[in-house]
Amino acid sequence: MANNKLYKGSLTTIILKLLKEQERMYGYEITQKVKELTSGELVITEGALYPALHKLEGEGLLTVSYQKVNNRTRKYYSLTQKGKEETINKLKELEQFIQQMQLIIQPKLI
Amino acid sequence: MANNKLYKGSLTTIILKLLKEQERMYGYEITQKVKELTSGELVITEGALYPALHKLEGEGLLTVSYQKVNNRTRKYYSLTQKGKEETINKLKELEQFIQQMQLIIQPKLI
DNA sequence: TGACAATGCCTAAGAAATTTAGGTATATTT
DNA sequence: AAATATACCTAAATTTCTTAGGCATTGTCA
Repeated sequence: MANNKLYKGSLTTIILKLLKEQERMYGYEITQKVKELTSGELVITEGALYPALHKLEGEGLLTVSYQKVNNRTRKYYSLTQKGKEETINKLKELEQFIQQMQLIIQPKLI
Repeated sequence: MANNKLYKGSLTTIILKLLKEQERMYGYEITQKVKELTSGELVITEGALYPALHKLEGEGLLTVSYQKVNNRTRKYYSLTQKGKEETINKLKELEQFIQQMQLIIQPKLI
């Protein structure tokens, strides 16, 4: 059922946006949240997610904290100040992309 | 000035959509058309475009014909029947992607 | 007229993002 | 007891795109 057609760069924007809304999330939670928001249509694979999270952390956009729940350790991510700024940029870029695609794709009005 | 932030796979969709509207286009014309439609905001680089055209031709979605104009040869591309079908799929995928992103990105209504 | 921009095609090396296909471990459900 | 869900991870390969060229003709402008 899942369409699961991601476009390059959109994963980063999704991660940043979710953390903007929620303050603190762990990887597995992000995959579930995306599924929930899109009624199962968009599925984030872990092979894409974890490297993306590590990269964002390496760039100083995310910070990490650990918490043990039911004998399993969760790795929580939060936006840094730099991350908050980048989130705004990424969201703007996405909106521009959507607008540009609609200019190209929209049916011609005669 | 150009934003030029393309997302993976969108180039193929752009090419197919333009050929759906116009029947017959050559590579350079496609780059100019995209610039024109987006007021210069979206720029398709030739290093991306030509390999993409060759791939679509190889997959049997496009056919080629040549025409000499002002002593310069243009290589015109058109959609095959298979290409027309794939265009519909790609456009549907793009619309789904946009809807899914808006589900994730849209401001929460309280 | 000489140079540069525009038109028109192309390739190849490398970077970046993702897919695919695993691995490890505990908790819960069947 | 076995399968599913939770929770993290990596590595090879693939796909797509960027960067940086090359070649040739025509148009423009100083």
